[in-house]
Amino acid sequence: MKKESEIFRNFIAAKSLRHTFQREKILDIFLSTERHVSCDELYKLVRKKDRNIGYTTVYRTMRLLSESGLCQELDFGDGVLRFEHKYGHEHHDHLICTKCGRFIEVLKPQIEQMQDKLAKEYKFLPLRHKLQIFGVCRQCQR
Amino acid sequence: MKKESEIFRNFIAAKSLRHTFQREKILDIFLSTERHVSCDELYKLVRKKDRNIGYTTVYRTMRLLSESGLCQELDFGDGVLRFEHKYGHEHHDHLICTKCGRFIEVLKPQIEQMQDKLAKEYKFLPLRHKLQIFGVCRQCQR
DNA sequence: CATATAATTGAAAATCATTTTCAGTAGGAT
DNA sequence: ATCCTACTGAAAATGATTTTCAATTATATG
Repeated sequence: MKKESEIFRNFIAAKSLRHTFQREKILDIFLSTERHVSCDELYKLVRKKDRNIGYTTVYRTMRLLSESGLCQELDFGDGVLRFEHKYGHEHHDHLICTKCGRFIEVLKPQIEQMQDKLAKEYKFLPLRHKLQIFGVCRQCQR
Repeated sequence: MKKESEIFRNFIAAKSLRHTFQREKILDIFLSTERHVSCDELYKLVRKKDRNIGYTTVYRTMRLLSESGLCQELDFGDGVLRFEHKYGHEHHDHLICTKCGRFIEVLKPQIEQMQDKLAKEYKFLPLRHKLQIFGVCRQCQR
């Protein structure tokens, strides 16, 4: 069994929730799409495989996946929440192209360190952070 | 006349738009509230002074203020767009407390520099960025 | 295995911030 | 003063997400 599936089952059990084929299938399809999807996109993918899984269930399941740490919510400010894989993926920041909408995942350890330092200066206990750099990507600069 | 009001008038004129008392009043009240407000909050403030200015006009005016560079949109991911003063205020990042909702404005020049460096590494042309560190503020840590 | 019970489901309705529509109003250029 | 076009406010529309609710189903326990 996939590691993610195991984590999900453990999470479900720990919360006295129930394992259903809908949840399993949604997780499955989410994992099979490399990278970011919105609930709506995911719903359409799910619907292709099983016409009987509802919109609402996709929303509810994504919330569970977020809580269980299997996915990360992404808010690029366009009014749609997207999700990316989290398990087995390092934390990273985003360079977001304002022309084509694509984004690049990046990580600069020095920036991460400096952020912790900054928080400490304000006696602030950092839990997570979000760094987004908006601009024009290489391709769109032509 | 306030510098901001002048900037706004210039912006309005440059775009062949019209200067109206509604727009002036909304700008006025926005400037008089120190720091972040949502459209809804601003509408309520405006309404206290003039019952005849509509909801829609506040939304539309805030968009103009954004475009003219007088205010900065803030999206903390709670589904409500907020605005902060921009003219005469340096760019800054935010430490956001997940318990009380308050936030601290911060600036770390080294982080800013490092971001530019990072963008350059990817041949990415940075236009603006958003750094938000979520966590627990000093007061809420007790 | 059968049963009880509490979580889950999907469809439809509700919510909530924001945007659009539209008919009437009012800047401001001439 | 007139005219053209932008602006306004109220109401309706939008679109993502959440809630409601009656029917269904997973699973712990007898």
